[in-house]
Amino acid sequence: MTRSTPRSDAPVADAYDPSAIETKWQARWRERGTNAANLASGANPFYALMMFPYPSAEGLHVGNLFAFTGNDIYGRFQRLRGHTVFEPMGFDAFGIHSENYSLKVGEHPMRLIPRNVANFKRQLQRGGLMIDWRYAVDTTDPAYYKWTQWIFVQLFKAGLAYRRKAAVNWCPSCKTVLANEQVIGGACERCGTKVEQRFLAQWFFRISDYAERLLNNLERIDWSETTRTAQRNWIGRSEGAEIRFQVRGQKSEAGGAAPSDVGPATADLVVFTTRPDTVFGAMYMVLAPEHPLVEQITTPDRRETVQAYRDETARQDLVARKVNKDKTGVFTGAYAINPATDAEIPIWISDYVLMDYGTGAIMAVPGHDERDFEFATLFHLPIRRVIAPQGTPADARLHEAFVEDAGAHLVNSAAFDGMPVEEAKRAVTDWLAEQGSATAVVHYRLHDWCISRQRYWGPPIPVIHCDVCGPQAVPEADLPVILPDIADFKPDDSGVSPLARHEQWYRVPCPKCGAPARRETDVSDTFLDSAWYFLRYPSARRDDVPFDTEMTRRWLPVASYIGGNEHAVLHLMYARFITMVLHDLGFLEFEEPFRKFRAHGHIIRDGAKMSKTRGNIVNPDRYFEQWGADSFRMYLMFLGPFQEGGDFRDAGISGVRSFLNRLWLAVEDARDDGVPDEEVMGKLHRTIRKVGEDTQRLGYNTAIAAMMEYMNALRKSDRVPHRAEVEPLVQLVAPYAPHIAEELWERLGHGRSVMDGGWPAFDEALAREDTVELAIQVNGKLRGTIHLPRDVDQQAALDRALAEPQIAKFVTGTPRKVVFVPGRLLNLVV
RNA sequence: GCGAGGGUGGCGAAACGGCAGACGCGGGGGACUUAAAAUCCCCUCCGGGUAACCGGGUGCGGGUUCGAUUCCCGCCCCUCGCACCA
Repeated sequence: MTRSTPRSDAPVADAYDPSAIETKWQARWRERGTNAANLASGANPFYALMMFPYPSAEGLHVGNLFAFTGNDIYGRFQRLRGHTVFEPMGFDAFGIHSENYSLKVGEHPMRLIPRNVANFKRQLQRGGLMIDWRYAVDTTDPAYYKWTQWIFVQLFKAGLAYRRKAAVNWCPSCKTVLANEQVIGGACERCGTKVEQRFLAQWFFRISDYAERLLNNLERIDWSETTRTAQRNWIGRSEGAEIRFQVRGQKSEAGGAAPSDVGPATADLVVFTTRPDTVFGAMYMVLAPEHPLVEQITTPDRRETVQAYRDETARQDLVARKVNKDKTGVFTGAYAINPATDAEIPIWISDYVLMDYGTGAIMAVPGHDERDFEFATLFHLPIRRVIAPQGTPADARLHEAFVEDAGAHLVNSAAFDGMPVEEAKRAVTDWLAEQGSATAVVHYRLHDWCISRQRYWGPPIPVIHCDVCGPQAVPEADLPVILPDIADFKPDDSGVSPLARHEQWYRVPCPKCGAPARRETDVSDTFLDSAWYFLRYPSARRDDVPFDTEMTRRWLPVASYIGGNEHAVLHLMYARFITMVLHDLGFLEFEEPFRKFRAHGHIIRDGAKMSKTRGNIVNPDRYFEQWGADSFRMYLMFLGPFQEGGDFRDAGISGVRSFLNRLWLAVEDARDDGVPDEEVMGKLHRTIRKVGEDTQRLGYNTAIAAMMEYMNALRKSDRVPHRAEVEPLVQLVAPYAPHIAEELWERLGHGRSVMDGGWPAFDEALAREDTVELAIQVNGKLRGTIHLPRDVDQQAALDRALAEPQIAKFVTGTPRKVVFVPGRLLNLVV
């Protein structure tokens, strides 16, 4: 194409001016409701959901925009393919981030958040996202959290919410409870003070009751494999056995040897193990320091030492206890009886045994567990081999724990000697079970979900505590429990929420008996807000129900969910759990909320995730300004694979910009008369196919490359392009660069939005190439290429190849073997 | 330690087991211009050769195959999760 010398008789094309056309089209979309989906009756519904953002004061950064653009392209593509696409947006605005920021700048979150939200909305609109703003949600809006509280009430009524004491991280300097993420290396992330443990009564949801279903359903949902794996690991299913050990001199359930007077409860120690086959090697026992039986079994002479160790452990924060360090522990003075060997084995306590996994107690098998081996070596406890690989003598000394089980068998294990490990796991359990000392069980790593936050900026937990009736759910008619607008929302050293300082707020009558009672003053976890927002969007304009039955049936489960993999376990697990519960309670017809989930990659900067603390946040505003939203969107998608992300640099943005510029010129130049070029049309249809396939699998970078390639081909043909050669390209570009696509579509004479013009039809016949370029190899080495008719057979290809001197010179005599891949290559083995 | 994902030109990256490096950036040369910008054209993995061409090349070492960036085995390195889970 001879663009450098425009024909003098052609009208001078006005140049591509992104800022002018983007302003124009964003206004048009608003006026004409282009982005508004007909939720009630639109055909072929497609719910394109994106994880909603936390509206930070810094505004949207390019990492957010990268993710949102990826979702927008997918949503727009589905719309062009004939779906009614619903692409909503909302704000996850409650939580500790907002609260801490408010404390820092000294402005109340109720004033701060709306400003941040407005800024986000401005930026999202500037980015050209196809958001239907009529259905926006804000988790801090009482009209929203009314239903968050309603969900709590449903769980409470169903017995799935309960209260118990649990450890929290406490910063003695900030006088506040910290989330685990706020504890860095055992110290408070803000002031650096060493964090302590405190025990507070908190609300929990029984998510562990759903562990098996949450695990099994993973098999049948279309999610990124990495996300499913993360969930599987988080649920952490372990099959094993609980084994009961009697304590010498203590009353026992199994032995029945206890005195008849009113003694202490039985002091049998129950352990969980995944290796019941190693019970003959259990040489000692270890309890978590907090284990309730420690006090009862400790002998008088050891009491002081044991208490000192327990006190020291309690002073440590939850995070410090979990880092690898040298083993510590003390002997309780008590002995247990190994039910397999009848041997008396010492009982120790150590912080390497965790109270919140299994039963908080273990049988230590130093020969076959690395931690137990390390502990036994340190405290000079006996180590015995009970598992040996083929060919190893039973008395071979262990220099480290032998933990492999494949191909190994039992030794020093009485009647079980010689039995393979896998078989022995069951056989030993059965044998112990007959004596009443073991049960086969399954344990999960997944813990119940603690939803209490001793903070201000969240929805109050809708409970009223009555001394007579106990905790009562706030009646549904009284919801929402409004979060009061108080000035002193800073946490103090009372260990309870700032709301507990507001008597006029928390003093209420008991909803059951009318006696003076007290509101719960904790607020709920932000993750509860986000565990159901996708249910709310389609019904966001209804204030009488959390989600409308008809709308929900039409739009859910979500057709496509895109978000960051940092939410692979928490948010995505909680959302599945809440959906499952609402299904069980009869509110929803489905139990899995997201049909399809894809994790997007992350835009990093200088090798690190963008964050304010690192000071590497890139604000998209100046790129919108300088290059236009279309170029910037396309550039972000061109950086690398959407599901992998990449390092942000602005080098290279000029490449996509000049592509759009060329597209603009090609459309301006296009002629209506004459016929399109056959070869160009072939290339066009191959491009239509590739862009469609790539966009469908979120392969945006290669889809863009294909469009560029087509543009290059168009220019190479060195003619004024025909309208039929460029018009479909405008449609292919539309999901990626919607503003320029709208403008060009209009200039091509269309009255309606390009978003309603459909996806260009793909014609297989046109796409097919008549000749193919066949690679000719000799012994696997490329020696030349020849052009041949598409359907050439092996013999003809061989004859043609051997007729080429460049190829023939490498072939001496008759080839021993010929490999022919039609349309691709011919390999001669000589 | 466990799990997942990666390692390909100067850079971002492509490649149903079949021509490695598409597409883009950067770089070099040229056209247009009084000049610059913009735009356009050509070249650009490494080594050798004026050239046609030859040889080498996808983290390292093996294997399968007519043929391996791709599949298998064993290592090394990076990123991200989880991390004393019994």
